[in-house]
Amino acid sequence: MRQTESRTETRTQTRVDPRISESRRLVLMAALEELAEVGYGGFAIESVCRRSGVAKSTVYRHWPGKLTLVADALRSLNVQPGSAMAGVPPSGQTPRERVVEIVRHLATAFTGSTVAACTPALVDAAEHETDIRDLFHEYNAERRQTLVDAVTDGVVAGAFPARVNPDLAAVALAGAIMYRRLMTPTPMNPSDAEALVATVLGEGPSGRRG
Amino acid sequence: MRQTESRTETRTQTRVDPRISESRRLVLMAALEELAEVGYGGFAIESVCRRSGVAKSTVYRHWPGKLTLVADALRSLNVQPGSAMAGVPPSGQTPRERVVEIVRHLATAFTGSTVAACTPALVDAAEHETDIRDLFHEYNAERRQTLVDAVTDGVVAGAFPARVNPDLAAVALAGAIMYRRLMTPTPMNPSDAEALVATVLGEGPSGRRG
Amino acid sequence: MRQTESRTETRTQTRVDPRISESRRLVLMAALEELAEVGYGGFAIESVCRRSGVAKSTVYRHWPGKLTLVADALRSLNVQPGSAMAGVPPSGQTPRERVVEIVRHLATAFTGSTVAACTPALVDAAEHETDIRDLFHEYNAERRQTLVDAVTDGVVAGAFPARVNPDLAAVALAGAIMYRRLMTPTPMNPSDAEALVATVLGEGPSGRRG
Amino acid sequence: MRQTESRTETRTQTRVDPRISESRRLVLMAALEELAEVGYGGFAIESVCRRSGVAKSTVYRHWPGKLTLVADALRSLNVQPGSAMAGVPPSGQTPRERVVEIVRHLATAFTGSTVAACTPALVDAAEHETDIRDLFHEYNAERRQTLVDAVTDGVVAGAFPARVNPDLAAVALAGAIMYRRLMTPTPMNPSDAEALVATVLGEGPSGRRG
DNA sequence: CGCTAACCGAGACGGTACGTCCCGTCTTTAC
DNA sequence: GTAAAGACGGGACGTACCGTCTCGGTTAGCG
Repeated sequence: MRQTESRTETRTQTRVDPRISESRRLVLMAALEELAEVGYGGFAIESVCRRSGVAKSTVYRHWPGKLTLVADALRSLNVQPGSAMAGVPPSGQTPRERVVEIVRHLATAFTGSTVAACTPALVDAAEHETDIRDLFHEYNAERRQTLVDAVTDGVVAGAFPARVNPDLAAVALAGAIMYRRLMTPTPMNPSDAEALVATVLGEGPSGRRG
Repeated sequence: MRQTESRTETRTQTRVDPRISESRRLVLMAALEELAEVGYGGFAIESVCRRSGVAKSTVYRHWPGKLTLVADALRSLNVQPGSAMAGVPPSGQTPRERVVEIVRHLATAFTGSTVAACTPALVDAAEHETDIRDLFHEYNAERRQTLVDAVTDGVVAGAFPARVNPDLAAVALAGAIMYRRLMTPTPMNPSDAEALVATVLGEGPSGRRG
Repeated sequence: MRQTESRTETRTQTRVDPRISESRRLVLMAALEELAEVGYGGFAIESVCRRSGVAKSTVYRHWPGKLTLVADALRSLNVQPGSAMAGVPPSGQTPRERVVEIVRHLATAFTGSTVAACTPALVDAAEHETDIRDLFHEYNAERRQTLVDAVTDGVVAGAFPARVNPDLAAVALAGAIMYRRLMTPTPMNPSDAEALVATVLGEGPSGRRG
Repeated sequence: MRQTESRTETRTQTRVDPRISESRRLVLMAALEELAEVGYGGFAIESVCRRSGVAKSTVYRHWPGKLTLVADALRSLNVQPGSAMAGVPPSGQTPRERVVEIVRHLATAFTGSTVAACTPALVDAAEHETDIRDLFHEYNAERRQTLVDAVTDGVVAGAFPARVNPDLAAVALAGAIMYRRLMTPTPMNPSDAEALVATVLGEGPSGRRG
């Protein structure tokens, strides 16, 4: 009875039950919280239920298990407009500036954002669950691509030495940030971005720029 | 410690009961198996008991919980003579060769060794457990040091550009390998070591650095 | 009520919607099946829905709960023309023959008919649910009455000793059959009817035996 | 090997852990309560846990499911010294008196005792569970035997007519009591015992019996 | 013969109990 | 006296139904 949908009728498909979307929303939110707080290992569906106020049966009605729930929660991060990872600012002028900017953004995102908090959980989950693995790797590949492109542009433009393999360079840059975050007590500081780029891709300013 | 108890040496430190060391040994072995198989998340002490044939009460007598048991198991890896991670081959001639060798070794170790299988579990555990975190970070720092040293040597010797920050470089190299292992479907191939070093630290042999 | 709607009788009571009666029919049938198969304890409304193809909401629209559904299903048995319990054959000649016939019929009905299959469920349900209890006891009283009447006739006619209390005798006869069915592995065989009557009500007419 | 058990060695068997017997005791008691209150159908293990204060895991450690728990609880009734059903008083003088006494006892036991409260539950359970069925039928057979014996004695002694089939008579007597209890609103009153015996087995005192 | 009221199916929802597995603590028994 | 065995209370797992509810879609029968 809602509205007669007369006219243009954009009505894409079968009109999902509003109760479902609300439940989904609440659960996914709570799941991300839980994931960030206790990791994939400690993740308990009943805890998600308590957080979200949604009944266990409802959760299991929508997701077969912890696995897919987590996967879905993460997928929802990609979509969330305000997500720290969502948009990478490609605003820089020169290729080097663009690369530095991306690296700095990456370093920032890896400290504080929800995804960052989930990353350790994901790393572990990906090791044992194919679905999570595929999702996670794909997600990483997408995120990395901007960096690869920027580096490639720089090499083509002569801003970086020809010896630079864009793929390896991107992996080294992203890897440095990730390594510092996951395997050392001190994450990379965003302000270290320039120094990192200088180390990996050669002199910055002096490199003809100054 | 544990040294040959030279001479008379009448029991300086109470002479640990042989049953205890045997139990410890069995449990730690089983714990590593378990850890590699199901990760830190799925790790179950009762499963370790089943594997090792040691009673649960005995396990809890020696370790306060899953946490410290895992920590201890990992610590035991460091000591194990045949461990893939134990000795880093410092045999190379030039600094660059040494760095390449270390990187190659790292890439190898990250595929197949028991520690490697435990790494994802550790990454997650470290996020939530201080003890594991400290142990893990310290362990990584140690492992990384050889690389830092080798890069420093290379910079000093003029084999690598002066712009290179050895710490960042080491993190970038190790991070690249780790990133490929944990966050992509395809780990770094040991034979890529040279290309990686070339990308991060400048031209190889021919580059003569100039 | 429900009287033959004689004559014009233009719809005193709103002419029930054929969809409703069809749903009712399907559900009650399925409910009896279910009851016979899994008992009152295991009786699941959702299972009845699956059997009958009727939606759960429809079932709950017509019956407030499992209780009344079962009660209704059983009531429907009384009405069913072909029911094993429906008609008691009063065809015998002498009172003793009539009693034997009824007992034999009872023994037969207690093996194989749908009601018989439901009886244990009913016995349990009656213990805890007032509605079911009343319905069940009333039903039993009706069924027993024919027997009481036949025995009374026999006593009056001198076919049975005067000492016989018709109520107690009827209960003993029916009870014997019920006891054998519910509390022993071997139900009463219909051919035992004569022996049972002989035991409870004394020698047969001919007294032939001595 | 087991025990040195020097000496007398009264040591019947492996000495059951006192914690186990205590848990068992508490659970079985609670189970009987539960059974009497809500029947076999409504019987909930978690409710038994709440009643008894014993953890669910402990219950499942000792019994695979509701079925065997109930069976065990009932078995325990047989053993309980004070049980209403345990001892049948065979104190009567003449066979008829003995029979009347047994019947009276039966009628009494069928009103108020714990077993009586469980009987409807058992009748239902026996219908669907082989284990319960066997246990229940066996139990009934035992209980009935005293009655069969007393009747047989009476027939042999000439106190009852020769036409009486002791098995059928016992089933009729016990069945009458059970029928009244399970299938009518008014259980048999113990004081009706004589009238029942008179109806089924012929005249009492006056019955010339001598 | 078309409209409206009702019934229907589908199934989401918050619950409760199931039976399983593991936790970490503890008691008991055996060597 | 210490080790093995394992009982215990607890809590999460994932499943099955419960009884309530909100939806659209359909269909009966009146006007």
